[in-house]
Amino acid sequence: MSVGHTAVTPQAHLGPCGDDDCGVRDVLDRLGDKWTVLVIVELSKGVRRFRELQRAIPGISQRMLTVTTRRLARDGMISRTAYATIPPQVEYALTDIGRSFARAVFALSDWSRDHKDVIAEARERWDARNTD
Amino acid sequence: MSVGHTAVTPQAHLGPCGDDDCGVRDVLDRLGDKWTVLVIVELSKGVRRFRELQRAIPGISQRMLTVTTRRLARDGMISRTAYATIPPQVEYALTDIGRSFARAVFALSDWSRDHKDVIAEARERWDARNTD
DNA sequence: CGGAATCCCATTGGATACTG
DNA sequence: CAGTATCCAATGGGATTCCG
Repeated sequence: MSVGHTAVTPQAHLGPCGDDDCGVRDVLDRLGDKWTVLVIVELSKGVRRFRELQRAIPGISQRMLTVTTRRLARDGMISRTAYATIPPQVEYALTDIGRSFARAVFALSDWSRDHKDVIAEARERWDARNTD
Repeated sequence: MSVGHTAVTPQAHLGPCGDDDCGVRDVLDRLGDKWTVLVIVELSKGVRRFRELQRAIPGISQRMLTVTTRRLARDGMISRTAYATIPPQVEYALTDIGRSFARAVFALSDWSRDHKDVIAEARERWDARNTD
């Protein structure tokens, strides 16, 4: 039935991109980053300081928080506001495009949450069938 | 959809997950893979054989196509049907959950396409401000 | 054709120490 | 507090060779 109603009409989305995925990889690479999504999630709750972010995201190192926030700031997803106080104070917040991105991320995490059980079962079946 | 309101109500999405992101990372890691999305996109156009996939995805190595298809098959996203002919013939196709996943991926790629210019400009401004 | 196995290198990210 | 700098281990993925 030629995929019938199950067609996803990909041409309308990625069709014209031959090789470089039309720059979509830039965004997808961020999603693949270990901490980016967690930072986005935390900042979607409101403005956060560096240490607040670190405490809110268990396991993230100082270095990776710096790297992650800088990448997001570079892409315009978050703003970074430094106050010349003592001790220093830096506030991070989602920008408009960052909030838009957050909604897209949440849509995907919703999908993941809704299907993670099915995926886990598929993996178990696959691993059971393949006893290596 | 307005961007006016700040809150994205993240608690409803990832709220209860303290540390492990509720298994959402499993899905996000696939998106971070270099080739997974391209394989999904190609298979959303219809059933494909191994070589067809490879020809349709310029730059992918035999090894990475094998690795990528196996991971997707393990997660139940695609089916793998081998015919004991000579020469061998293996057909890959999206499953129902794979098509569902493809739709989620397309939603994200739509977002990327719609915002890649804004992101690119943000990067240029950031790089110009930071001349190192 | 459709892989599997091996080698190898580049990137990611963790741990730790130091600084304005 | 909010980083920067350095070292190091793990992973991802390319190139190549072999195999049923």
